[in-house]
Amino acid sequence: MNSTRDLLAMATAKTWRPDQPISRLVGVMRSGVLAVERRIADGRRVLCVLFKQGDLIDLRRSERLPQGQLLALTPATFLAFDETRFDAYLSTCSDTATIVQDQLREHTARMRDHAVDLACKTPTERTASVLFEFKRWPPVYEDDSFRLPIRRRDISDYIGVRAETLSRCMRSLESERLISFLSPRQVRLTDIPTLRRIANGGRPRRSKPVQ
Amino acid sequence: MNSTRDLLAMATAKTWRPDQPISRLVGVMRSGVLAVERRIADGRRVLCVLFKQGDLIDLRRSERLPQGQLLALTPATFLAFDETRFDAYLSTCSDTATIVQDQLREHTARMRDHAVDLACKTPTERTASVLFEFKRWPPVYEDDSFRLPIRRRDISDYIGVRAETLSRCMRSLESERLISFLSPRQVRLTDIPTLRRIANGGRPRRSKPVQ
DNA sequence: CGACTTCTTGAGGAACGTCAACCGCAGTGG
DNA sequence: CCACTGCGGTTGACGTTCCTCAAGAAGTCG
Repeated sequence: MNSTRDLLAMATAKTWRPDQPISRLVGVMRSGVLAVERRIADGRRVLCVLFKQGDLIDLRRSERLPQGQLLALTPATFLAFDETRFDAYLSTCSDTATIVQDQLREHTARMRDHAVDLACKTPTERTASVLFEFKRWPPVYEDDSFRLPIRRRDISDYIGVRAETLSRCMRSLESERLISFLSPRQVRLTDIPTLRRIANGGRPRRSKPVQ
Repeated sequence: MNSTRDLLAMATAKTWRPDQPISRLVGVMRSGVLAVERRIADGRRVLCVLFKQGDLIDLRRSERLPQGQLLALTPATFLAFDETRFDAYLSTCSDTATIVQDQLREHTARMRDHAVDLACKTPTERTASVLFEFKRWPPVYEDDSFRLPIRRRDISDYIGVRAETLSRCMRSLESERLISFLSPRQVRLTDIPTLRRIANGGRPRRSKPVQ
C-alpha cells in the first residue's frame, strides 16, 4: 500500500548482533528477534516482550522514563524511524495511522495472553504455550515443526521460569511423545490437541499424590 | 481540547454494577474499576488488565477473536463509543488520533511493567509493587495513604498469587512496620524507600536458611 | 439476628528455584 | 592431533516456598 511505502522510504536500515543493546525506540522488525530486557535488584532477568519479523516497535512512554533495555537475541535487521518525522507523517496520513493503531492493539492483545501465562500457569503449561507462540512465527512449515528462534535461556526468561525447569518440562513433554526434537533447535509438535489442552491449563499443580 | 470534546459528544454513558460482564470494546473510563478476566481450563482466574478512571479501553483484535471478558470489579461508569464512528473520527482528526496512540503506548508500557512483576517477583515483591500502582491511582492523598480500589481476591488474581498468600504478605509487611491499615481497605505506606526496594526485587527467595 | 461473602489463619506437601557438577560442542592455540 | 577454554544446555540433590485444603473470623446485607 502506498502510504506504507512512503513511510518505509523515510527509514534507515540497521543491523544488530546478538546481545547488542539498542537505543532506537521506533521502527519495524525485518528479521531476527529483539526483546525488551529488564533486570531487577538482585540480577533476576526478564524478557517482557519479544519482537519478530514484521512487528512494529514503539517503546516511547509519555509520562515516565522508558524502563528496560531493547536488545538483540539473534542477529537482527530493523528499520529505524526518526521519531518526530514518524509522528508528523502519521498525522498527515490517516491510513498509516490506522495501521499503526492496529499494530499497537494487536500488541496489547498479545501481552494480555502472555500475562495470563505468567500469572497462573505451571511451567509445563507455559512451555506448551510458548511452543505454540513460536509455531505461529514465520516461517511456518506444514509439518508442525519449527526452529526455536532464541536460546533456551532466553525462552525461560520470557516465560518466567528457570532454565533448568524449562529443560525438564521440554524433556517431560518429549517423553510423553507430545513433542520431538529433530535437533536441539528443531521441534515438532506431534500431538497438538493434547498440547493445546495443556497450554490452556491442562496440567495444574497436584495437591494430592496421584493414586 | 476541542477534538476530545467532539469525541466525547458522540459517546453514550454507561454504568455497570460489580461482576457485570460488558460487551462493549471501546470507550473511556469515568469512574470505578474494570478488568479483563480470563479463566483457564480448571477454573484458574486471571485479571490481565485493570482499567481505572481516565483509561482508554480498546480491546479490539484484528487477527483473532478477542480473548477474555471485560467485567466490572466495582460500580463503574464508562463512555462507550460506536466502533466504526470512533475509527472514522480518528481518521479525520489527527490530534485525537495522537492522543489515542499515546494512550495505547502508555498502556503497553504498563503491561511490560506488570509482566516483569508476574515473571520473576516473589509474592511479597508483587504485593509491594501493586501497592505502589494503587497509590498512583486517583484520588492521590498527600499522606501516602489510599484506599484499595478492589477486593483482595481481585488483587490476588491480578498479581498471580493466591488470596491466602496475598493476605500473608500484607500481614508480613504490616508487622515490619512498612505499611499500616487504617481500615481493611485503607492503607498507608509508612516506609516508602524500603517498600520501593522490596518492590524492585529486594525480597528474593532464600536458597539457604538464614543463619 | 441469620445468611452470605470476603478475608484470615493453620497445617501439610508437591513443586520449583537454587546450587553444583557434568556433557557436548565450537573455537583457539600449541 | 590434542588440550584447553567458554558457552549453552542437562541432570541430580535438596529445601524453601507457596499452593491446596479446611475451618474459623470478620464484615455485609437482608
